[in-house]
Amino acid sequence: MCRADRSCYFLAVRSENATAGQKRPSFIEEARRAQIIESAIETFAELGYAGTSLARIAERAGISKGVISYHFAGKTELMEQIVEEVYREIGEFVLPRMEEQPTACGALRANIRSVAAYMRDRRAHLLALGEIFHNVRDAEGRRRYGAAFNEPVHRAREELFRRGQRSGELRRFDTRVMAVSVQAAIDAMFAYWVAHPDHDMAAHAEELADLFEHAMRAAAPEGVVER
Amino acid sequence: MCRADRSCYFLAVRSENATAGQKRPSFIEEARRAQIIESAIETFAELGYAGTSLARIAERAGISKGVISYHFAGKTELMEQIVEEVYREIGEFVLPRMEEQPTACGALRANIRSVAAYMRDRRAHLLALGEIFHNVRDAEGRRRYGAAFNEPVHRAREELFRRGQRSGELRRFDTRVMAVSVQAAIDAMFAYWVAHPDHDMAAHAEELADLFEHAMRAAAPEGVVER
Amino acid sequence: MCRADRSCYFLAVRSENATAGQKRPSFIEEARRAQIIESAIETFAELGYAGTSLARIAERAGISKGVISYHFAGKTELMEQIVEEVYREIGEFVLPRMEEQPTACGALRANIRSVAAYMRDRRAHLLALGEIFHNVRDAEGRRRYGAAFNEPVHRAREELFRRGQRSGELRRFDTRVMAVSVQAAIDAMFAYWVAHPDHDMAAHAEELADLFEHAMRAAAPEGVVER
Amino acid sequence: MCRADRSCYFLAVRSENATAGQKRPSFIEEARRAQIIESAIETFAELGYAGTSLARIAERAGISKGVISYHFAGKTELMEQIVEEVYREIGEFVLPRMEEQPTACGALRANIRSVAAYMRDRRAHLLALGEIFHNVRDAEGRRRYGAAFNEPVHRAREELFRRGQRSGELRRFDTRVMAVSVQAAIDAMFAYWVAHPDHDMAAHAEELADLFEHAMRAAAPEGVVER
DNA sequence: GATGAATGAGGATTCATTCAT
DNA sequence: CATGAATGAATCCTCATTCAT
Repeated sequence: MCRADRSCYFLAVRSENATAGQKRPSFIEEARRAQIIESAIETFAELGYAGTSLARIAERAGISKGVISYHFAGKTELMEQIVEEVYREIGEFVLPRMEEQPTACGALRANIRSVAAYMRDRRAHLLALGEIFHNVRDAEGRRRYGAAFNEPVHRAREELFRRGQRSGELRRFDTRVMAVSVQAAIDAMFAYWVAHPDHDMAAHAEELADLFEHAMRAAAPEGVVER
Repeated sequence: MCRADRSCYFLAVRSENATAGQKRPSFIEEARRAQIIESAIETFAELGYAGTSLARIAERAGISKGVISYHFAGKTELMEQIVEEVYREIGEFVLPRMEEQPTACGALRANIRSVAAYMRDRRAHLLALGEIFHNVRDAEGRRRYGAAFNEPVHRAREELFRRGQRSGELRRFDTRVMAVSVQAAIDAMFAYWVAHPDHDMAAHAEELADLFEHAMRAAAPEGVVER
Repeated sequence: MCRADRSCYFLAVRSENATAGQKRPSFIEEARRAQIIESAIETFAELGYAGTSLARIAERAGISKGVISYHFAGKTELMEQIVEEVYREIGEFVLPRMEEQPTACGALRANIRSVAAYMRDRRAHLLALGEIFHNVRDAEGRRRYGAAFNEPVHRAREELFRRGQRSGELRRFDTRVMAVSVQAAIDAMFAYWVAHPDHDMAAHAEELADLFEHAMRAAAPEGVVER
Repeated sequence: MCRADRSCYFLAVRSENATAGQKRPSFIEEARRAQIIESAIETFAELGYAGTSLARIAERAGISKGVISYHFAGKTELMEQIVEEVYREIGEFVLPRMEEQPTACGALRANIRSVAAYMRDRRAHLLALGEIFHNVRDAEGRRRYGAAFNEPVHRAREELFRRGQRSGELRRFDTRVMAVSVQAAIDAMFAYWVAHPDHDMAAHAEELADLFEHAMRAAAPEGVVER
């Protein structure tokens, strides 16, 4: 449960907010921030949210604790930067692979495949994202990365599904439920692989694409062709 | 991601171990423990794992902080009790509803429906379970409620699917992938409802049952009838 | 150092204070107190002062924590009772054996021997006494069982030594220093045995008696016969 | 009793281990640690082991409670540092004064004298050491500074005694018992002085040296046969 | 830019003691 | 008589953050 922590795997229109008008960060500043972000990601992935302190991140990075506070306004900003970074990466990896597919089923399969491929190399990034999404809250206890955060992903998938329904490729179904379920199944694939490192994720991805093709495809008028 | 936190929604053979041989707890003891567990569940649900301290739980329960330490060996035992309690409840609610269904699709639909029904009344319970599953780790940083914990649920679902496949009701597919995905979709339904309280969960549940029926059903030899 | 914790091994004129005028304790009351004292002694001996809580004592005694508070005004009174109990025992064991010796050296040897014998059977008692003597303090941090507490023992030994000096058996020396040193050497014998359970304490006792005989004996005018 | 807490007054070859390879502590770091150690020593000496909390030490040092945790890994490390510090000091003070003595009796007298002299200026140091030795235990309740810790001192004294015996200066006796008793008598001298601040410790030291000279010296060359 | 140092709030836990039953 | 239950203070420790150097 607690499915608020799924990440926007293929749409990454990040805010770009407030970056304009600020001092252009120097090269060394940029490198330090990247180094800290990377160490933080690894720490979140390995030790979990509650086990990740600034001290532990600094230790892994081999720097003084104070440096983090120097480069980031606080733990909160650091986590925001992690989210932004990982989102950007995923979008850059997944979107192009989807866009070259003409059919909805093809696009979804490309989506699942490319996310799976991305996962294999960026285990820590996704784990860290999960920790942050799941746990960060504001002062009143409300989730910082809640439903609104996932909305763009769902919207994009719904649009894809609706196109497929209009073209007759897909049967009638509730696109929102389907979008939510697709995302959940992708997340679960990743989680399962994390728990079972020998699990064949590529095969899982294909199986998942099959699953949703069966679930979404309009019944063939006669002579059903699978896949 | 981090989908290790789905709960065993329909199989709840809890251990019963070590309870024999110990002093039978008194009535008042039992009541206090229940009260504390309830307060803890609410606190986890509302404030999240990181925001939940023994002090906060005690405050919500209107008792002194030390009382919790008196009745529970520590925060760890308290959380274990929460898991046990919620699991038991879910099993008691879901299992009987599944067993009266003859077909695999029927059983799955009953499963999804009854979990959804349970959810409506026990929002906090499931939220708390999610917080605990997601965050509790041992000293070395390993998840306390990891993959092994979900194994029984997956096993039971796989068995259900295999029976359906043998009887010809279901097509051939990877039962493990299907089991993992079903659980993920159920969790996601719940998470979505938490984020959107006005969401029609009963409808979502039916739609989900449809989704997996399409995904699993063997192609009808001729004249397909859906639902 | 911290030699304030030696126990009065052969003089035990306990206060008997305030017992008159109080309710005669019932038999069961007396038994409970004895049981608690015994458990407390064992706990102090095994876990040390800081490791001994009322809870731990109760646990060892197999009774509820509150019982201790019921029978003793508090932890302080319990410890006082332990001191009184152990003191009484030691005195009863050692004093008679000393009194039958005519010479100072003989009496000292009897003293050392009998204390050593007592020790062998009452390891825990002496350990507990040490823990309490060493650690108990009043609210201002002053030792509860300080120098004044040992004074009677020193006095008695000084008297013994002075008699020996007057009779010509012993050489001139500072009786206070000798008394203090004798007590220290006895305590050390015990401590060494505790640390090395295979240590031959009887032999150690004889050696100690020899040591002090050499240290105290007047030089024989001619033809010395030892022992 | 519990004489496991005597300190190694004249042999202090501390481990020096693990100091290499670590970051050289800065000047200010060193100063703070020294200040904290000093405050801790005073607190242990004044309030005893059970009465000494990190809060109390910080209060005495006039610093925030957290500073201690910043400079020391925990209470345990702080106490270990105290032991190391005091040991080092004593060794530096006592050893040179012993080495310039040719005879065993002379060395022992120098030993006793110099320890007494050291004591006069470092009352708190020795008291603190006693508190720590006596009370620190590991998780299973075993003494942390037990018999093994005193072994080097005993060994060194035994060696001294054996040399004296070979040269004919000293009579035959059990060197282990003598070594243990000497240490005990020295500790007791100190303890007595702590309880009676007006006590003439220099005189006590001379008397003690006399005591052990009589106890150890071989009988005069003609006529005397010992034992 | 970077760091070590310091802070103080908040964490879980233990404990002696009190009290109603 | 005995107990289980409750309390609140005190313990050690961790943490995010600030600041002078």
